[in-house]
Amino acid sequence: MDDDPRVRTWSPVCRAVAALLGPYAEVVLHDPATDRILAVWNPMSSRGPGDPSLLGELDALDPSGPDVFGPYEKLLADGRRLSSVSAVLRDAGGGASVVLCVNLDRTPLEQAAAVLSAFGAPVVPRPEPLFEHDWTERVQHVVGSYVRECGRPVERLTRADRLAVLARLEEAEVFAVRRATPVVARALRVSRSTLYGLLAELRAAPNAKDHAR
Amino acid sequence: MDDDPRVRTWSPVCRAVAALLGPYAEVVLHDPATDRILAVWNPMSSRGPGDPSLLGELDALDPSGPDVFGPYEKLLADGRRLSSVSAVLRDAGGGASVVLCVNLDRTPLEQAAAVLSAFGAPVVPRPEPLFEHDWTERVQHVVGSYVRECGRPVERLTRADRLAVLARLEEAEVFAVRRATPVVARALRVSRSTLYGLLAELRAAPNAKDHAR
DNA sequence: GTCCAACATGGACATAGAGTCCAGTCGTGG
DNA sequence: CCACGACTGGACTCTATGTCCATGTTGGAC
Repeated sequence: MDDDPRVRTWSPVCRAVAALLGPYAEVVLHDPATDRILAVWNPMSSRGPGDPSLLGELDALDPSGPDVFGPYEKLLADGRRLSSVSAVLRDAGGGASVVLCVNLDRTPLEQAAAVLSAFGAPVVPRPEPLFEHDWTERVQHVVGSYVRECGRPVERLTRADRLAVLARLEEAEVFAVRRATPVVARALRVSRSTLYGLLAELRAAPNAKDHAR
Repeated sequence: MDDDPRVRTWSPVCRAVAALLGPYAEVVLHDPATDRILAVWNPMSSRGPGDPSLLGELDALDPSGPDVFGPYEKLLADGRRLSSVSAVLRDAGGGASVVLCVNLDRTPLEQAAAVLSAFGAPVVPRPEPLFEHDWTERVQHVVGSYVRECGRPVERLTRADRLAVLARLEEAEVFAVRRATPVVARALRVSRSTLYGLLAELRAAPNAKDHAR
């Protein structure tokens, strides 16, 4: 696919952005027609040319719509947080040609920020980060962002997907809240029984990440 | 006061620290005997030699006590946040000679940290300020600070006092957490029954009494 | 298409935690 | 000494939490 004329057209921009943003930014060119990846610079996820794009939600073909999206947040499987920006690049006729995505890994920045703001700071300060009260929205948000990550609606999540979501929710200690289980079950579109089954599996093998069948 | 022999003794250290920590650190030498300032390097507040020290709380004269305090947080009048460390410097005989305070202005660090972590970040982020998991310490903290406010130990709190504390805990939605009630009861040194009694009274007339928050 | 295994589901069940109630106790003030 | 209000332990009820199982459902192999 490297000989795609659109790649030749846009690759200088992509190389420039990838070079400017250093080793922590991934640049991806998508083909909105086939919904597949055309090319990747600085790959961070293991995706490559030809893989599905999974960005069905941005309606790139509407010439009257906005052409820059984001920045919005993505979560990688290993927990890294990304800031993503997407741009619809058009050909001379105004039709959508390709979609450019820049994914910036924010973890190094955040680590640096943590170092800075921890410098010389009191060891036990933490004065008033009040209690979490809208945990129910939080649940929706965790589920929602996972859905956006893998591009499938809640109903079509696989068992492994649900396990991953549950891992995040448990990490966030959502289940320490009273009456949390029914809410989570409803958010995952799963019965209470299934929820407990998944939770049991999760707690039995907390670090068994891959469930090969 | 510049000719005080103690200033001559310690001033190299102070100059070194002031030079190392750049323009944002103030170094102050106090005389614990007169409770006045001996000398200041990089003054940030408008205090100078001879002004009162205002650090009565650290018991510098106890040779068996600790000799380094902090870092703890101070607030300047203009809102800048400082991290302060104090050290009791002793003479050859082990008696307290001077008290050294280093005040580091954290605002530039925090601004830098904010810049870093805002770089390329989503505009409406609120990503993962995870759930509160040490809510049990939080309970202790609420109770503790109330006790300090009114100067009575936990056991001698009046009924109204306990109602006030409970109001704060309910405000913080502590009771939305599983198994919170026994913890609160223990922290308030009250039986489970009494706790529920107080809670009932509180919920029946939430605004009946005004307690400073 | 059938068969099979893995999974999801609802409901029955068991248990723990959340609240309520009350009779007895304690300390204080009259 | 008594009356009173508040605290207590414990019995009790009810709801939420988890577990278990018999029964559907799905999706892939053949």
